[in-house]
Order: sequence, then structure tokens, then C-alpha cells
Amino acid sequence: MEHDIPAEPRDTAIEQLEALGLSTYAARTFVALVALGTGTARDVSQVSDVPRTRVYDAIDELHGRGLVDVLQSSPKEFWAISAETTSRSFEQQLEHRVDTLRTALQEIEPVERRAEQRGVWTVNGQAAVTNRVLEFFESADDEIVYMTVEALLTDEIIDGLSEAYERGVRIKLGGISREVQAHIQAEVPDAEIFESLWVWSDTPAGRLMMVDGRKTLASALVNGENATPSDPRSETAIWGEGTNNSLVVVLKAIFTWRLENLHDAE
Amino acid sequence: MEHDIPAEPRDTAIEQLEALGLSTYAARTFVALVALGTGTARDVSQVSDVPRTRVYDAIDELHGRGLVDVLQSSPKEFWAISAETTSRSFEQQLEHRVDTLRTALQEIEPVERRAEQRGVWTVNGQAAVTNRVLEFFESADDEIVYMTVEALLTDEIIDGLSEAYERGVRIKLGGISREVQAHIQAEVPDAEIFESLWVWSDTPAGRLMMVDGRKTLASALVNGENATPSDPRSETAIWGEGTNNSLVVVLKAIFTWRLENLHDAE
DNA sequence: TGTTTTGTGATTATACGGGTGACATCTGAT
DNA sequence: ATCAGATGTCACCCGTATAATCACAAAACA
Repeated sequence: MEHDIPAEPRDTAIEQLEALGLSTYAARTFVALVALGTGTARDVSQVSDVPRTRVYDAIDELHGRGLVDVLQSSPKEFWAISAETTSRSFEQQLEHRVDTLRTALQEIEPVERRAEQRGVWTVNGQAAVTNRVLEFFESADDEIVYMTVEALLTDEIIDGLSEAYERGVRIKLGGISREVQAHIQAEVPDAEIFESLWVWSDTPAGRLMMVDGRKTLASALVNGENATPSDPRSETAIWGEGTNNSLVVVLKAIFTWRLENLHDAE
Repeated sequence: MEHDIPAEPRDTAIEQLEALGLSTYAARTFVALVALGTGTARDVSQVSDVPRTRVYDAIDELHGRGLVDVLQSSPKEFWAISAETTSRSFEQQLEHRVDTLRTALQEIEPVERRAEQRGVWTVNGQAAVTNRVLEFFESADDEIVYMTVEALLTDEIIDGLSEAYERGVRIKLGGISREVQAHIQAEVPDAEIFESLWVWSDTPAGRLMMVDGRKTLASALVNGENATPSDPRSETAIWGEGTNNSLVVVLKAIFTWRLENLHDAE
């Protein structure tokens, strides 16, 4: 039910190495060398399906990155560094990259960000939506109303809620099944839970959120032709900010009505 | 020079974003948006020198990655997520990549690595050489002899030595100036320090290392035409392993002679 | 209404990487 | 010494991706 699991760990490794910036020849060569431990160009070529004459280029690339050592003999022999060393090397390099990026971006980032305005913004992808939700959670200082399908109630989200709760923010949760409620109560004891008012329970549901009555977000799982229902990319959200924001107005109306109805029922 | 030379951080940001996989248009667009906070295609185009009609494609790319939100209006407005959120997003994604890679590589890595043999291997780049040195340090269980120019005596190296020392490995250090000795003594109290027997003191010196009399490494700083002396890429090393290894034999002879000479002098 | 702005699409040019082969050199066996 | 196969280096082709420009219709604006 998960997204296609690459049959071989080799394919996974190659895929990741390519994503990390290696050419496909270099990636395939390196994976072959890791499997072999050490080998000649011909060995590598046979295992990796890289044309023999191109193994040398690939080795140059890898040697330049410090991933492969070379034995100067004839035939040349190549030696791949260990999996652990490889991973640490990449981690180090990428950490440095991101740090440099962070510093540079913070320098050009205007001090005063986010002058609220009217307008409804769109976000794509589950990770991005979650980020936005968490940012809103962090900025909350009075109340969070959050309704979600359980598939999207990850630990990240629960942590965010818990943290806000510690700060004294009131939490109102919707759409949570009884089984999960126990878990939640442990993290956020006083969360007010209003069940099953998921209006569109048949449609590809997502989340609804309102923070301090000023920031709102709504998401849905849009399944394009070629998208799996569980594809993290298939979530799309809109959000708005400011008491006069159109989305805020609408969602606030809905939530207020729902929540007051709830109170009447009690 | 207070606020009129922001070109510098922008370029580094663009550079890093490209290295992390964005197209140059996307990178330039994103950096422009971070500076602007929010803006239209024309705004972005003017600031970033990206052709206006291509800004939309760049935005698509960024929106797909969750780095930019879009306001559906006319003209469309674009909004870049904060520097901090951007960095965290990349960190998360890359951490995941590296973890996947590590697991996959460890699965295909043969259990018994490194059947020692004769041969002299070459390594390029200071980072790679340091990695190799640290690996050797970790594998030491009797004695480490290490001679280096101070420029290459980083904290990493000292930590590695210190750790080995804690394990009960004897440490013999060469080429260390008196000022640095104090620092070393704090980390590795009983290190035996033999000074100034740097044979090639005029040449672009690097490091000499021997571990347990079975593993040796020698490096030099080769300054190609276009390489700065301090360029981390300009270090090249050779290493060998096994008691019969030719490099091991030679270096062991040198070290033994030097160290015994030292003892005679005392 | 006419004019400018905005968004989409098509188009060209170019750089890069994957893929194939020629060829001189080296190695080892006869 | 000779020869066949293996080895390493180059040169080349080709498809894709992407930078870069243009044409144009729809939309906003005055």
C-alpha cells in the first residue's frame, strides 16, 4: 500500500546517490564497488552495466569526492570507502551546505516579514502543508482548533500541539477516533475533543485549522490521474491570515457554529 | 558599506540552492522572493534577472517543493517561506536521503571487508584524507605515530587521537610547535612528542602516519596550477596496509630509525 | 475604447551526460 | 621475440534538459 518499494537495495542506493548529485555512471560504479569491496574496471563494468571505458570517468568523479581510492597498478584497482564513512561524508558536506544557505538567506531576509494581508495562499505537498501547520501552531497564543483525518495526525503534529498546550494554548481537536484519543490525552490532557463532525466524510478529506481566530488553513487530498491516494504530494492546502481575510471569515463561521452546537448538545 | 552590497550573500545562497538541486532560474527566483518577502512575476524578474515569462516555471518548481506559496489573483503573487523554514526543510529531506542511502549500502556491503593486501592506494582531498586517518586511528590498538604540519592538525584529528589514547593506545606525535603542545597535553597527557624531524621542511609538507606498525599513510600538498596552497582539495595521500606492504615497510623503517635516534639523544 | 500588463505556449540554442567505438599501449603466454 | 587479449585514453554521436527568446491571447487598466 506504500509507494513502490525499489526491489533491490542497490537501486535504492543508486537512486539516492544520484539525488545527492552523482552522475548515474558514478552512482552505479560506486554501488558496484561497495558490493565488491575492491575491483578492477572490468569487474565494475560487469556488475554495474556501466560501459567499461566509462568506468574510469566515473572513478575520477568518485575519487575527486573522496569516495573511492585507487591502486596504481595495471590493471588499476578501485576501493570504495565503507557505507558508514560514505554516509558520514555526505552528512558532513550537506550540513555545511545547509548552514551556508541558512546564513546567506537570513542575511537577505528582510527583518520585518509577514505584513498580513487579504488573500488566500496555496501550498502543495504534505510536507509543506505540515510545515505551515506547525508554524501556525508555534505562533498560537490563545486557541488552536484542528480537525484532521487520522492519516495526517503524525507525531510531528501531536508534538506541535503538545508544545502549544504547554504554553497555555487551548486545544480543540476534531475527527479523532476513540483509539487515538487515549494517546492524545497523554500528550495534551485538557484538549477538548469534538468528534465526527467531518462534513465531507466521503470526500478525500484533509485538515481544517484555525489559530487564534486569525489564521486558518484547509487542505484536501487531490488525487490526480497518476497519484496514489497515499502519495505525500497529493495534499493541497489553502491558508489565509488576518481577521478580515476571506478564508478566515468563512472558516471561523463554520467552526464557531460547530463548536457552539457541540456545547448545546452537552 | 552597510546595505548596498547584498550581492555577496545572494550569490552564495543561489550557489547552494543550485547545489541542492534547484535549477538556476528557481534558485534566483527564490532568493529574489526571500529578499522581497512577497512579489509578482515582474517584481521577481527585475530583482533576479530571470526572464519574466520564465518566472512562472521557476515558481512551479518551487511551489512543488513547498518553498513558495502562491496567491491566486491577477497578477499572481508569490510568497517565499522563511530562511529558517527553508533550511529545516532541506535538512529534513537530506537527512532522510542519507539514512536511506546508509541502510541500502549497508545491505549490499559484504560482511567481511578489507582483506588486506599489498598495494599503495591514493586518496584525494583533505576531507577524504582526514577520514582515512581517523579510520586508522579508530582501528588502532597498540600505537599511533603521527607527524603532521600544524595546519592539518584539526580538532577532529586531536579528538581521534584523544579517543585512541583513552583506549590505551600509545601516541607519538611529531612536528608540533611548542605553543600547540600545551593544548595537546591537555587532551592526550602521555603523548610522546618528538619535534622537528620534518625531513622535507621546505617542501609542501603534509602528514606521515603509522598505526600498529601495520598501516601507514603519507600525504603532501600538491599545488596544481590553479590551486591555492590552502585549498582543501590540494592534499593528496597514499596509504598501505599489512606488514608486507611496500609503503608500510619503508615508513616503518623511517619511523623506527627516527624514533630510536630520538631515544639515543635523550 | 485603446493600451499595457500578465500568463501560457512554442521555439531555438546550448551544455551535459549517457552510450559506442577507435586505437595505442600494456601484459602475459607461446 | 611475437602475438592475442586486456587495459586505458580519446574522440565522437545523440538525446535530454535547461537556459534564453519570442509570439500571442486573455486580462487589467485608464
